[in-house]
Amino acid sequence: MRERSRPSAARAPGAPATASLDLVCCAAAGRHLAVLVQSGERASAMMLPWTALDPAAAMDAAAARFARERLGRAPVWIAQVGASSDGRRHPSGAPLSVSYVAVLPAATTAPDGMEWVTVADLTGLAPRQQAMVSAAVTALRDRMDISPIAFRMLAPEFTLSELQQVYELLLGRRLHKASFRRALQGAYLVEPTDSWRSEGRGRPAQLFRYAPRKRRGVRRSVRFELLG
Amino acid sequence: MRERSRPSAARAPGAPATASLDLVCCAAAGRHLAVLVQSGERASAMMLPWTALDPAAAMDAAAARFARERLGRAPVWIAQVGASSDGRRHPSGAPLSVSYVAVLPAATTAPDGMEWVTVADLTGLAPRQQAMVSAAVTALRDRMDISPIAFRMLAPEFTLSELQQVYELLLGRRLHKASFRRALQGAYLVEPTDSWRSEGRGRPAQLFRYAPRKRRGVRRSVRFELLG
DNA sequence: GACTTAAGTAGCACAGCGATACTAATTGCG
DNA sequence: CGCAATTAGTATCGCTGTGCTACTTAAGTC
Repeated sequence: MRERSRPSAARAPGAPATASLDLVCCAAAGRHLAVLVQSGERASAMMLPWTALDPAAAMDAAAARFARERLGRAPVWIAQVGASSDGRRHPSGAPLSVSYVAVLPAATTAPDGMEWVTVADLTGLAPRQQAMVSAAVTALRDRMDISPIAFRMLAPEFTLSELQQVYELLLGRRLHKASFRRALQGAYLVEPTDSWRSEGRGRPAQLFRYAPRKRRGVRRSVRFELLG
Repeated sequence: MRERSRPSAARAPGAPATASLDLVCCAAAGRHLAVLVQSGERASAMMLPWTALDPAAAMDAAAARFARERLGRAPVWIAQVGASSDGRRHPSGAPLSVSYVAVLPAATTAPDGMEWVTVADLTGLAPRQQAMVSAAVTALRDRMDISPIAFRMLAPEFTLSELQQVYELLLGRRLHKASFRRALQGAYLVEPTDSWRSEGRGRPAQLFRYAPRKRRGVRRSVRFELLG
């Protein structure tokens, strides 16, 4: 719990914003998930990239545009996380914020003035932005089953070990190699390329690309396991 | 596509709201899902219950309070769906809306001035509210695996056939009786009561109540089935 | 009493998944 | 070169979960 006065309640660019649009940009960094942050008004203070929300514009498109602007490239996936208000402070001074989660491939370099920080190492964010990061990570985990988020976190050509590592990172749990590959093959989601990559020591790994071929009748079944 | 002038852009109670808080109240109605709507300013126009959003207050608490007010009782479950803006019209005239989905038990009677309408029969809503309903139903489907939403849609004591019917309604798919019960027993989520209910003809059904007893280590595994 | 309706159970076959154990291809080192 | 270490990828076994058919049980209806 850090005590600090709030001299900068109205720091919005131009007019004080009534609502902010915040971005949680995520990428895999080794075995951990990293988020893109920029320096705040104080050197030690970090913050998520944000802008004033124009309520007249289409929000999803505005978020995508803002992401492309700040990153210098379009994210490979983006989705709204939700709205937050309550008493928690936000750098903009805006009482209301809408946050989006964006995904970038693993090796993306941070734009000037920004850096990748592992979620575990993330401190010093304004309370509302800290909550956004938690919600964004949860949203990633919840949606990786229906959107190819894990595949997008890699380069277009990747090894199955890399893909498994991303899944382990998102699920927060180790997976079995054989089972993982069997399930993946059964889903007809990837196709092998002719390339192999030698990663230093060990046998070279074959490269695959994401190429879903099966749109079989998806039958959602009952899941009681996670209840209680 | 209905053409109508918009003479009532500032219809908010008190001051014109900058943002609205909308409620999608859901309940099971037979084999279909119903939503609570109220009459708009015109007799034929329906609308979801909404209020001006107070950005200073905690939003989740405000939504719960508003729901309790309008319904005369607290919903059994409530969660935020998301924020929407863009060009789509909203009865409040507010450029920005945050919507919540609330769940009520099946036999709940509609408060004065409101009525239950099956989602399929839902027409005449403002475009933004129509989108909210779709998003709310999707949110219910997405979260029923981790929150006991289906159980909350029933009275505290229910038969397994009723529970199965709610699952079928939410999943949009018929389930097998024996498999459903086996999975349910395996999850240790319900306990039998001593009561039986005779529903006209046929053998009486035993009543159960929701009483989760197992908090075993939840192991999320890989799911490729819904990708592509 | 025979027929209908709905609740609840039993058993079978198969698919999915975790684990152990194996083979294959490369680097590093003596 | 020869061998250990390391990583990729495969084979097989057994258990569990699930879809299915078929059955029993208990009520109402005629």
